[in-house]
Amino acid sequence: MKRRNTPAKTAVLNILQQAQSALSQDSIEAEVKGEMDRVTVYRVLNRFCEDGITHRILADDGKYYFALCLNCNEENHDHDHFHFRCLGCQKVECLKQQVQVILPQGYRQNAISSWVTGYCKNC
Amino acid sequence: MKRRNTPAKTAVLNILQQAQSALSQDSIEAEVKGEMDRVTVYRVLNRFCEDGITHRILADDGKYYFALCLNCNEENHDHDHFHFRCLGCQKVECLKQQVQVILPQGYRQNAISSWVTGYCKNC
DNA sequence: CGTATTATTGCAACATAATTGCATTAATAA
DNA sequence: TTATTAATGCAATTATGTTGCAATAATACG
Repeated sequence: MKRRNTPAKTAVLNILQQAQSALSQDSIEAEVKGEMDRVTVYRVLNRFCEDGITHRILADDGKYYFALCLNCNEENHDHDHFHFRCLGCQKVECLKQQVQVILPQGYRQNAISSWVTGYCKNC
Repeated sequence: MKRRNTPAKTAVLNILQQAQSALSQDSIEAEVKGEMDRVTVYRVLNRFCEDGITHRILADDGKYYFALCLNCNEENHDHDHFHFRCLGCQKVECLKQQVQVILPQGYRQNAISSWVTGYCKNC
């Protein structure tokens, strides 16, 4: 299943590149209003994830946010840092700080999802 | 708006007390099948939250989980610990470890939501 | 360039989690 | 015992995301 370059794909990729932060489907949809269907945005984003171009993270508001992969290698997406979601400007960003958790005996760790909500320095 | 004691309220409270872990609406609903409506479960749980009887935490599976408040005081719910969700038995539990995060300059912290998924010692 | 292949799209429908409106029921106070 | 109104059941709605399918269009190839 070879990928094809389409206006929809290009438009969404541009938005992600200019954002420099994680975006939800609905905020992307707002920017491409009229250009493409709601479902297409979801499908383009999910394909980016399959291709290792983006992360997909479920935020503490119950929505998925998508961000370009920067420090990820092909198979290992780097998620073990804190995420910050601003209640003012709605921006989501990755914090430098790694999450460090020690599980009880016999527990095995699969994934980590750590969110801090509040107000960023501009809000 | 004074609260009333109803069979629904009592049943849900009993389930939460026996569980000693956080439960999702659907798992509670499964236990009271036929006794009450789906919506009633939601409403009973939300009222518990309003009254400071339970926490409501959005897990990294996108669903809300409810747990009795233990170390919370009236106004300050204690949420700043890690939560563990077992992919085997679906149980959600609060870990002892507190989440410690240092935000960048000028950022204000409002809430924390930290999840670890994996397998517990029984799974 | 013209044509064939099939990835991509749009639209409608569906899935799931949770909430809301409203008439009815029932817990509490008098 | 009755009045008040919180709580309930049911249907409908909202919100987020996915799936089926026919139509469209990006790419490869002669």
